[in-house]
Amino acid sequence: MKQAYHTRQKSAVLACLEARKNQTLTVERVCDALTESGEKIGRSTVYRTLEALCADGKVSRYAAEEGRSVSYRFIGSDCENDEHFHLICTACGKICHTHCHELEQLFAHLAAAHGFVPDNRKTVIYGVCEACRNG
Amino acid sequence: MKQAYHTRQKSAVLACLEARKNQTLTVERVCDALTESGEKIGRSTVYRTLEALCADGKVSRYAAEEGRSVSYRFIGSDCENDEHFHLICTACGKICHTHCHELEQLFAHLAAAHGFVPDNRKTVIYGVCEACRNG
DNA sequence: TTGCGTGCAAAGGTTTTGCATGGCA
DNA sequence: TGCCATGCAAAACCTTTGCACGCAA
Repeated sequence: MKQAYHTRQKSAVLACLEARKNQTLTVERVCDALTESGEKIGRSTVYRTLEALCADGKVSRYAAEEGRSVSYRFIGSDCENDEHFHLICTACGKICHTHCHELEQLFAHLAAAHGFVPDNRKTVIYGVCEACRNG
Repeated sequence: MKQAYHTRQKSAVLACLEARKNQTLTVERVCDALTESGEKIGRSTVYRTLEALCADGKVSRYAAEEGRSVSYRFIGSDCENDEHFHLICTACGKICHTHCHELEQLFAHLAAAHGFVPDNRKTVIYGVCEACRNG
């Protein structure tokens, strides 16, 4: 689907995700947030808009680990070519964005030695963060 | 749920996954495979059995990247405490199991320097494999 | 015999689709 | 004005649950 027209709904959905750039949001949460902002947008429009934003590369889509619904997250244009990695804590769900030289090295190693070119946009490392281990 | 009794259905589901140990299978595919083998097993039983196998650690569960259904994959008992990592090719869907010293080092680094203890059972590195890049 | 396991059908939740109407360019 | 976008409702899916019967131990 091509984003031909510019509409209130599209702006609102994108703004909603951008305002929460460090979170992954389910469609449910997006709708709730829009309602709270006073925007009344049909659920199917939200689905269609998110899919379109995904195709445009403005948003990325995540299959939820627990539960059944899909989540979306904003991708800032400044992050587009940014080499950073995502760590997700399986205890608290927090996402850390990490610039880690060792990770870059590892990815280079996988490409060179294993012939496997990793995609740091899709790859997520799951584990337990410091706060959760201590608390 | 505890696996108290031993039944034809449980054996069949486990055998089906074991025969395809390098693939992730949706419930749909498991049912199809069982039907092909002449096994007639109710869908809810397949769901319940897969969940039970998951709880038992015999199978692991994956949120599907594309599509909306969950997938399952056999875990051999020999892999149970095995330190290996999963690379998934986003082009062909193949899973490679890798014993990579660099990856182990990276995980140790994340624990030591970032306070984040990764879980190699849940972590999957996405990218494109050699065959898909060349073909 | 006991009580877990199974299968059917129904319920529950999420996502997609059809269609008439609305609104951008 | 021409078409894409929207919203509603319905359909399509996927998964879970309730319940009566079957079967392993």
